[in-house]
Amino acid sequence: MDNVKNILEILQVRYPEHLTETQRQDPFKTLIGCILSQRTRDQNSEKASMNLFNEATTPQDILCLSEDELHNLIRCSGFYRQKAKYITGTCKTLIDHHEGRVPDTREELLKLPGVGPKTADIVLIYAYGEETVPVDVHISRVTRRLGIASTDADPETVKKHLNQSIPKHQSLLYDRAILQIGKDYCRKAAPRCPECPLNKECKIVGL
DNA sequence: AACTCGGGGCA
DNA sequence: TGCCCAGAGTT
Repeated sequence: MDNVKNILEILQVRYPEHLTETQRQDPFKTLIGCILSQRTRDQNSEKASMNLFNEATTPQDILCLSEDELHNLIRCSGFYRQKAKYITGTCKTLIDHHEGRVPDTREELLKLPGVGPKTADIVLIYAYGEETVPVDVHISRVTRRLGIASTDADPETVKKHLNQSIPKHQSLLYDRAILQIGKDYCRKAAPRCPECPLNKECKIVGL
C-alpha cells in the first residue's frame, strides 16, 4: 500500500495524459459505450460507439432502430447480438423506471440488463465522479503483481485495498493509468517487466 | 463453477 | 491459422 504514492509519481511522468482528464462524460453514452466495450478491444468498441451515437444519442432513438440496424451498427464490437439485447433492455428500463435518465446509484445500475459490477463502477466514476475503482482483469492482475492485494484476492477485496490506497479525488486517474500499465507492460501473457515503469515497485518482476 | 457469446488484431 | 480481448447472464 505504501508503494502506491511512488506509483503515482511514476505514472505522472509516464502517463501525463491520463492524469489531466477532469471532465465528466455524458452518463448515457458512458453506459452504452461501456456495454459495448465488454470483452472487446478499445478500437473496436470505440468504432461501434461512434457508429451507434452517430445514428442515436438517446434511449428513444435507439429503440427506434430495427434489430438489423442495431446489429450492423455495433457488429464490430463482438458479442453484438447479446449486447444489442442488453442495450435495448437497458433503454426500455431507463424509459419505464428512470424517466429516460441513467440512475446514479449502484443498486439501480445493477438492475439494468448487461450492467454488472464493473460497468456500474465505470458509470459511477466517469459520469458521476464517485470515488470508487472499477476492478477488471487488468486492474486485478496489476494490483496482485504489485503486491497491493494478495494473489488469491477476490474482486471485492482488490477494490477495498485500492480504495484504501488511492488518494482521494484521484481514483479515475489511477484507474486509467494502472489499466494502461496493464495493457502496455503488465500483460497477462508475456509481460514486459524490463521496460515497465513500475518494475522497481513490483514484487514479482520477471515472473 | 462452467458455459456462452464473437468480430477483429496480432504473432 | 491460433490465440486472446476494461464481462455479464444463464444453468
